[in-house]
Amino acid sequence: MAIGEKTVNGVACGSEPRVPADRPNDERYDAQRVETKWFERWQQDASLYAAEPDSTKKKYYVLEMLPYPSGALHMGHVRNYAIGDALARYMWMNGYNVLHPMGWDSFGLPAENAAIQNNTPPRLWTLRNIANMKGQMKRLGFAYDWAREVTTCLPEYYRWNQWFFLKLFEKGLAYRKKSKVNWCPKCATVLANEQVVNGCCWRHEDTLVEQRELEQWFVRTTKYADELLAGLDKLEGWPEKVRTMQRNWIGRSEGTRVDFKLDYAENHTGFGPAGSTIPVFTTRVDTIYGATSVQLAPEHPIVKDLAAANPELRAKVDQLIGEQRKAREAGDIGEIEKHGVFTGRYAINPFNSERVPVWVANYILMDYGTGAIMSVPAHDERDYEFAKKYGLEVHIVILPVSGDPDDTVAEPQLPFAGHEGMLINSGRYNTLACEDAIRKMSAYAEENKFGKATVTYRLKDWGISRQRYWGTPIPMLYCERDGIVAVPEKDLPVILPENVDITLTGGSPLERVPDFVHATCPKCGGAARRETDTMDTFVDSSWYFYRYTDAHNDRAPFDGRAAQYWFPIDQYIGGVEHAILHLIYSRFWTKFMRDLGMITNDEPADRLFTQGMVIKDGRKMSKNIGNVVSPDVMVARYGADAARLYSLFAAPPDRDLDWQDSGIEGIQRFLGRVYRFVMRNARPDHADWRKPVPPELPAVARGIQRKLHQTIKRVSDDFQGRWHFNTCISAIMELVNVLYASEEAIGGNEVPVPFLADVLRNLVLLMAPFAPYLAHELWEMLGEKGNLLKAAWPKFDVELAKEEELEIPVQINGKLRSRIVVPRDATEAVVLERALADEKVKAAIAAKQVVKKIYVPGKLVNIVVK
RNA sequence: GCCAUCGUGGCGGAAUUGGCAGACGCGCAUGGUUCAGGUCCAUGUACUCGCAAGGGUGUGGGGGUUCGAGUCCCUUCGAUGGCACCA
Repeated sequence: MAIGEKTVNGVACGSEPRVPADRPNDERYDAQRVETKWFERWQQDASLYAAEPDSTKKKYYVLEMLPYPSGALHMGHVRNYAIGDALARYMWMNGYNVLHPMGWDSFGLPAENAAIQNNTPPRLWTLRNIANMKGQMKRLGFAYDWAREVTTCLPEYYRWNQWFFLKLFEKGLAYRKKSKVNWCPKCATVLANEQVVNGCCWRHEDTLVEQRELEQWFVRTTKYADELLAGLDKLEGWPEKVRTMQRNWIGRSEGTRVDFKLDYAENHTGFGPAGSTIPVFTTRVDTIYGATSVQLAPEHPIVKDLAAANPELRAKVDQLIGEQRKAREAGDIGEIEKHGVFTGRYAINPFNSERVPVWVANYILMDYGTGAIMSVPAHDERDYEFAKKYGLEVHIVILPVSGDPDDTVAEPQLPFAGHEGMLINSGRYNTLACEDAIRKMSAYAEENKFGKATVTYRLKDWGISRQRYWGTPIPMLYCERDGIVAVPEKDLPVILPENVDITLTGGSPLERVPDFVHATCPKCGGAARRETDTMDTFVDSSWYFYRYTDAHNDRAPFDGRAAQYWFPIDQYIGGVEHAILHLIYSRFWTKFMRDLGMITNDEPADRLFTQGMVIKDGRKMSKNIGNVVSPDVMVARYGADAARLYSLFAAPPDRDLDWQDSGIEGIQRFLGRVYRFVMRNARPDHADWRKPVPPELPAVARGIQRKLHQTIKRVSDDFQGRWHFNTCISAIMELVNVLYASEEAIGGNEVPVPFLADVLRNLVLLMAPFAPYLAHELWEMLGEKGNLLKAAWPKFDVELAKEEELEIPVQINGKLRSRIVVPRDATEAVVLERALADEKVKAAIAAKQVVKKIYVPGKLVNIVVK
């Protein structure tokens, strides 16, 4: 059946009354019937949402974060995709060339867990889930270009992960090192720093992460630390919250490295190699004359050396290590009770040659800065607390200076950590201001080669090795003769084998697949062992959106020209939980690809929108709590339009949404009201149906017209600006309420048919981004033959939207006392005169004196009396 | 501890720039339609005094700026999220 063939759905057409006797007034909108009909039609046309580069049109790339195929969509997905789909449809209607793709982030642990539990191979389980969820998405009516579908667990995708890895390796951005890594015992694999939340695994909030010493592959994200940070300032289309979170995560800190020489005056063995130094990092080198000790992290290599020769010290250090680890795992390192132990050794402050004791303390972290600090009790809270506890000396070297010249410089209250100060007791730096001193002292340290102005980051390189099966094999070989050897590009992809025994006993499952492990060294032709770890799945999602631009390329990850046309993403939409993980990795990957010459954009997405969570009964929807609402059930009960519309209506999209079953029923009612109104009043066969709207309309029609144009303005403005779709929808509801109130007049002949047609068409167009099924059905009912998807978005006329008369509230001393009605172009004098003539106003100001009269044009009058 | 966001009816929420607080929806109440229930249609619904007309109060609390504050400023309490002995 062609679109438009069946037009009026049984409604009698012509000049007869539009409420036929044989049709009850209360017919329910049968969402299932209508949605099934359009679902089938849309299924038949695969090219409906296809996007191809077209230089004659402005492009718009709208992207929602791709889901993990866990089995079924949840309401969070529906909400995310309803937002993106509304935007995509709105942009189509505004004539843009829209790219709106979807894919599957389909590697990862749940597939392996499912494999263990139900004895289903991960691949089968995953592909089955994808099929189901794709069906759900289609049923929900989301307009994706499925020809560009990306499935990350398929070799045609993950081979490019491997290809990128080779490039990273080539450029020195992928490297292998042995280090302490985060280990989740439940996942039986390593986690990136970003995947550790409060000392626990991001997937298992109750499982403490352990530290293990392992040889791992790392990606040098820190190479771009500065650019990742600086770029945030330019990402004005990103929520400030996300930018702040990334700034915190990168944690750039400017300071100075200063090397304290170990004092060998009294010897020794086991205190590092002779002449060795302890580099410390400080942001306050200006306070260095006040340093009265050096504090080392318990895991500092020098401590290890020293402890090896001193069992007593060793026992104490072990205790400190234990305390620190415990506090870290509990996530309250910030509250750890400070403990320390004197090593018995001294170091030399290079600025004043003072000999200071070297301590080990449990609050010093090995993985930040240099793992050692200089302790300045007078000017640092922590150092002060520690010094008081252990009786270390306190040397004041900064005096606070206020802006007030009469305020003489006084003894500071300790500890004084402020920057507004002047140096004292600091040799040739005395009287300098702090900031000035920092610069001069850093320079001096560098000239004399015992230090340097340095920048330290909290951000660490990204550990990507995972001891799991269901992921991209890392394309590396280990040869006895040649060491670490990359798999040649021509041998990609390294295929992930099937039928692998998956257990969570530790170690990579792939280790137990001899066919996989045994390989040939491409350099010497000898036997080599294949890397059996797989990549973190965040590699997959770091660049997937580029693949959409050229999804079937088998010679490259994507064609640069395709990416050039579509990128950057105009609008990216997803949950805020990815603010750090995915969004920092993918920004890194974009910069890396740019430096490879593959793309020209510096950032992946111009604008980012983070939608709120879906909550029910005050808690996040979750299977564990048992408060999940199934999209399938909602679709079956109320229809896809209702589920989508409700998820947009119940709250502004950036806020959490409190799901209420009764709310979606209200939306169902609203859809029925729209349906019934259009059904009753559409007269596409009427002779005047397609005639132009007359310039002069009767009062009732004019009232409707005004409301219509106000509504178009409100909805359009919101799409352009703040995206409060909840108010867009309530605006449309108001319009429909006005139409209902005027229906009697419409039934009489007070509303000219061409105008009626105009109203109904515009109503349907306004609904189209939010409720596509109903809108398509009604569009057809109105006798429209063209595809609603690309029908022009309605334009509003500011003049037509204006009220002819204004109701102006009149306040007396700021309290509302009356209202007056004035013509919309009434002058201030006229308005004030009428306000003062108003009976209620007169009564209220009778015995008083008018002090002031304020008129805010078009808004209100305030009369001040005393 | 630091930073960010947010506190509005019985509930979800509206008020975009300092200008009518509570749009829209849910719920509830009343009436109509119906044999009845549901559906649908209409009306009402912040609190409070009052039969009513009409008055008073009201956006977490306190203070301030202003003719006028949910909105701006100070302060305080609470919720959520992020960072956290980060040297």
